[in-house]
Amino acid sequence: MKSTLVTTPTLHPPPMDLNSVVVDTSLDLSINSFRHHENHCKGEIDFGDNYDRDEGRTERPSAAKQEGTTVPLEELNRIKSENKKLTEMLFTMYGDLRSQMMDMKSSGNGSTTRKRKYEDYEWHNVIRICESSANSDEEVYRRAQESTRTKVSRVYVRIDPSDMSLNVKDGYHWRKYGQKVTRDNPSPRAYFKCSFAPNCPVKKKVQRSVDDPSVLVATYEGEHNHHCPTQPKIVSPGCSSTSQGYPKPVFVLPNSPSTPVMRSPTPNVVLDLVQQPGLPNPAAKQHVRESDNEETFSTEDNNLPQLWVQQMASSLTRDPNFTAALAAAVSGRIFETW
DNA sequence: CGACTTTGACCCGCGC
DNA sequence: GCGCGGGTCAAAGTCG
Repeated sequence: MKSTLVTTPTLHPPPMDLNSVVVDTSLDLSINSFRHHENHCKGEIDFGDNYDRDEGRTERPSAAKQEGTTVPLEELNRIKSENKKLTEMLFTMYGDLRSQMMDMKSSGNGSTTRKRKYEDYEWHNVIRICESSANSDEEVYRRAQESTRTKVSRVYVRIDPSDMSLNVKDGYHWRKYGQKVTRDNPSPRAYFKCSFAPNCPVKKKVQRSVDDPSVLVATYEGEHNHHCPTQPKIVSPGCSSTSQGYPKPVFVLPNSPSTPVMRSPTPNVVLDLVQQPGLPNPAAKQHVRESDNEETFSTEDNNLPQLWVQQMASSLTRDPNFTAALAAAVSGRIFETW
């Protein structure tokens, strides 16, 4: 089967109202992600002076951007304050939309209620994480990560439309234990259990997308209790650098917020770092390509011999485990700054 | 022969 | 309480 992974879509296609929003809990749960969800749900809003609509992020100060200097503490606090406001605004909007959704449900028929139950559960999960006494963005992220490890995650795999199989090659061994035709989708849903380890609790459901039959939707539940048996061709839950649990959210600052759904088949991690005060300046930008070993690292630290740095980077970046670990670590660092 | 897939039956939670 | 629908079981079939 020829399959390419469409990694971590921000929204389920096509753009939709909150009723049909499916939140992939393996996704970027940062404020940027929420901005995307929110933007699609409610249209244009003012994200503040520093929000770059084209880049989908809040620009860091131009001085720091150009010179690679540290972000002033007051600027960092200002950004944090802005993000807090945005978070509050988003939750307010979510509340409004949810009320509307409830109204629609109560006035609609019963089948709609049942049909939307699961999607609503997933979406609500993420929101509940944030609503439940999370005092800071770090707390939100920590809770989101915990939730992600114990609940569900989705990947979208584009396949040949003529390919009728429900195989998602993610590096693990799966035993199929059932298949059902569900009510809301004419395509059958296949049920798999991880068969690599005897007691691995992870289950997987695979079904063609009702909107796009050329896309397989694989839903993973649980946490692998063993290492990844093979280097996966795609990012798979459980195949993180830690080899256990779900992968840390892949942080993507898309070039175009208007097309957040399907990314390229090549899983890229593009990190645009806001430097922390007091930290050395390892790189203004780091681009990590997980798929083709073409990772590039730039460093502006003149205290290290450039050649040595290049050799070390070249050596390390050939190791896919290292790149995955690096992406995860840097992703974590990003959230410490929020 | 073992591993894996298929498929009908069964279980159970949820909504009415 | 009943029916519906998703999820799981397990026996039979298939394949290498």
